[in-house]
Amino acid sequence: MYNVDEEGATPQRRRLTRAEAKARTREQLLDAAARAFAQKGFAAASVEEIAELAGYSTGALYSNFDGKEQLFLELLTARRSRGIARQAAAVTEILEEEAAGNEDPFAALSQLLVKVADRNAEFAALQAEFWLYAVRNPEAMGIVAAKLDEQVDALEPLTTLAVERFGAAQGVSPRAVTRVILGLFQGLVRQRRIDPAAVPAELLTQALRWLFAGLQSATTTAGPQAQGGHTAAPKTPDDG
Amino acid sequence: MYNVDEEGATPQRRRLTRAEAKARTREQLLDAAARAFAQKGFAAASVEEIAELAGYSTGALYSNFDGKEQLFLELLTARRSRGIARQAAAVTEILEEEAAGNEDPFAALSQLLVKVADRNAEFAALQAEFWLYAVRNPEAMGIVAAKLDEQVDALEPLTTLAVERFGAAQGVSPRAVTRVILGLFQGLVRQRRIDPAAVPAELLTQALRWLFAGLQSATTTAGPQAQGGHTAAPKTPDDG
DNA sequence: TGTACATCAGTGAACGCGCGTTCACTGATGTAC
DNA sequence: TGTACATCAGTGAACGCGCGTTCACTGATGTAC
Repeated sequence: MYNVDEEGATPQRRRLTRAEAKARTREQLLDAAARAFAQKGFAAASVEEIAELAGYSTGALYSNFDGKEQLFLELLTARRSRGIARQAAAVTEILEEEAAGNEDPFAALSQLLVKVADRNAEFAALQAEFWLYAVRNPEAMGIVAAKLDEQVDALEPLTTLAVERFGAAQGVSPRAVTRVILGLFQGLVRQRRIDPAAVPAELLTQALRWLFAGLQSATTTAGPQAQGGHTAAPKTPDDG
Repeated sequence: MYNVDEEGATPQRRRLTRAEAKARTREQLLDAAARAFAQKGFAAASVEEIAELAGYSTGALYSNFDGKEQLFLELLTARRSRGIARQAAAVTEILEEEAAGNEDPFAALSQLLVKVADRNAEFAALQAEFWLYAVRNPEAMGIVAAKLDEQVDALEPLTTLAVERFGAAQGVSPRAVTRVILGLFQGLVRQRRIDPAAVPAELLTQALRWLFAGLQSATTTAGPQAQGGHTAAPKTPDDG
């Protein structure tokens, strides 16, 4: 569309400047590293393999990164995961569909998330690698925690809306609900990858329904202030 | 206590027979391997390290196993995870406490599970290693799926009891609820390891309460037969 | 615009190290008489 | 019970291979005039 002059203000077409070319190489190496680490794991994936996957030699890798570990850490810190972007996209999509009002939002949301999770199988593996790295290298925990927070941030708007629409007890914090939903999905999606038949998409839908039904009716337990009180209800009157 | 004759029928004290000694070595190597694989990962843990951790040389390892990978697979197949045994113990403990009737079973269960999860940090790491191995080596998926089933089996009795006691809609399958609870806990415990402050034990308790409250009231959605129907309820009468 | 030099992104062979695996050996346990 | 031999669980040095990292080099891009 745009046909820029010789000194183009938008540096997208034409020859790349040296810095741009280097940045492009960096990105390609990061892409390749993400794939390789997901497919083989941090320790088992070799730098030669990564470089080759990106279409470069190992030297190019060392020209752009301090080494294998720093490459991994760059993936961990610098890169906003695509998965999160996709989740955000999923969120808005669901918001729209639900605004239309003619679909079951729980089924739509869970099936979309399952579809996304099934499609890019590598994402979950890479995330597991990150988790293991953090567990084994406590100095990196903060970074992984921040990444987790990003995911919660991405999902929280949807939770807030759902809570508003379907109702919830007074003391219920949307962020807490979001964390629970995220945990629930992460756990079930992992199970699903191992045994798809045992964890159908409907199970996630079902779980969401249970949860939101519970949010409405579980008002009895905790008031807006105290969180840890114990209930009196479960006592059965006369017991054998 | 027992002071057996020279030909003891119970081969526990005294000198070990050759086969017994070998079995003992095998177990020690498996223990060491579990620790090493959990702490460093399958690829990064070395056989020398494992052997040394068990108090043997690498030759002993190769005298008992075909190699590093077979050792890992042995861990995956033969060993009933201690974590499962602990979970089962936790289950019965909760059953008893709940039978006494003077405690909040949700809080007791979740706090106990969190305590167990926090204590043996290695278990979750090893499980993540297993999961990654299965994802990368599909021929091992069945084994990991079976291991997962074991965990569901161990938790199902408690779920069944809880469903009976707190009530649930007709179509609710205890096994489905168990899978959801397991997924929920696995997901949240993983989050908790990364960011303990963000995932307090009370959040798990809360999640359990929501879920069981939902099980009681979410009857409307699915009858005992159809599972995938879409609800009419969420429509708000007049909307801006 | 054209030429001469400087820069530096990427090459790829080389290095050394740590790993998984092997194997000749050892000495304690098992067996035969 | 005692002796002579067989077995075999565990040893530890040795091997070769693949890995992460280095570095002298190349040729395309950038700069100065």
